[in-house]
Amino acid sequence: MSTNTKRARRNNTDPESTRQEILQAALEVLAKDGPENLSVTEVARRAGVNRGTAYQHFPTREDLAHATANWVSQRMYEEFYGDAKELWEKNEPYPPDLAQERLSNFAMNNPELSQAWLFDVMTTGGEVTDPFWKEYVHRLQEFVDEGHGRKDVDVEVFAFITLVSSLLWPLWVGAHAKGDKSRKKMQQRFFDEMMRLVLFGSLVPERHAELVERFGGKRT
Amino acid sequence: MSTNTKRARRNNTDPESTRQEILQAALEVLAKDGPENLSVTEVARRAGVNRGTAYQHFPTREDLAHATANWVSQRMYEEFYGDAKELWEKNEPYPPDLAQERLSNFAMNNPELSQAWLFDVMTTGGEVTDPFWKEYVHRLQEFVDEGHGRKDVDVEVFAFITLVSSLLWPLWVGAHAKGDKSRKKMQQRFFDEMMRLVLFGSLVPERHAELVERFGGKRT
DNA sequence: CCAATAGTCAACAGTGGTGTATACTACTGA
DNA sequence: TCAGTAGTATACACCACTGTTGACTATTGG
Repeated sequence: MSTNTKRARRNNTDPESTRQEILQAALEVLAKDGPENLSVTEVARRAGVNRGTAYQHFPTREDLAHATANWVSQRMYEEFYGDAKELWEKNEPYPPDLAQERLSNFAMNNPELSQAWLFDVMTTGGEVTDPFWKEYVHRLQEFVDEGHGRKDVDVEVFAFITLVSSLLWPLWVGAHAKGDKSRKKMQQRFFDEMMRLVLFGSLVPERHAELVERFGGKRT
Repeated sequence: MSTNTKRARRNNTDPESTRQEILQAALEVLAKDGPENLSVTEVARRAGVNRGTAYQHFPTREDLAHATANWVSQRMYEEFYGDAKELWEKNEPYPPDLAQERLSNFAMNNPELSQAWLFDVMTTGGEVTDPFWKEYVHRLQEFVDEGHGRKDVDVEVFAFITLVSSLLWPLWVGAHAKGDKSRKKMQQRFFDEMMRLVLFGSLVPERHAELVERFGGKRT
């Protein structure tokens, strides 16, 4: 064993780092079991932290659950929009391929975060005020208003479709995963198809004249 | 109390109906808590059935979980494709608006079923062999092959996008729901936007010539 | 060196789920 | 009428998680 003490001593001097480790573990448990089934015991185990320590940071199970949900929402926002501030300030539009690539990569690299966020925003009341969702819709609306997107797009619904499927795709692929290169290939396929879809749609218009008439005549 | 017996007698003669009630309750619990957290006690309570009865039908918790998952997949298939056999036999294509409307309605009317199915197919190994998923992809592939859809569609990815977002939309809306008519309106919005998307895409091609070049040059 | 801090460890009562077993009740068909 | 079936009621041993407490240990700043 490494030291004489039975457990490796933790960075004693930095309670914040311990807190982060607990939250990170809680996030993983959250993604695995859902918000209703978050267990302090399991979180502590996974964080490599004594259960008592977890209770020092978060007095009750509920406190931990709420803290984790907030943390998830915040990280979701920061990790996604953190380094995109410059673009906005220059008032340049976020190119759609970059946006989608960024979203795809993010989802692929943070499957638990994606799942936990979806879990939370789906089940626990929804929180239309979730900052990440609001920002996502807002940016998309601006993009459309500036003439890059079709004027007849229902931005909220469209945002939902792209966001949800992008976030869930890695989980779907992960569940059916064979190898690691296979997953990369799947990510590429998703990106290509999503770009293709938003550019051209999926139906052959000539074969569906009635539908074109019915759904194309609204605005623009 | 209504009778002298403390509990209302159940339809004694029909164990199958009891089994169905247990499975239905299990489905609801499954949708609420996820497959890993299905509790026999909770299911029995919800089904209005004695816990012992549940154990007579399903010897262990795992048996109940598996039986429910199978039942979900089967119901998913039947309720969705049950009365569409005639169309196929006449070799007529399923009109895309009807397909989407059917999918939307189904998801709206069976939110637990949708959620449980997604839960199951996402987490527990995935089961690419899920009959409903296979059929969904298969029909879509035929539709494209017959020239109704663009030849460059990645059918599996496209199927994923439409299916997942259609199934999750009612949950999203339900979480953020105000009234009942509001939910109907939201269903209409989703349907319209999805049809619009598959018909026309969401970007203005002239504004994205480079992307059109990049993603439009594959096939057809 | 000393006190405060951050964390470990062990124990405990309480709750709630699992799986099993046994005695009981009502309904059914032969 | 009587045996079999379907379900009820209850009790039990077992286990896991919750939340609390108290004693302990390593590290750090003054």
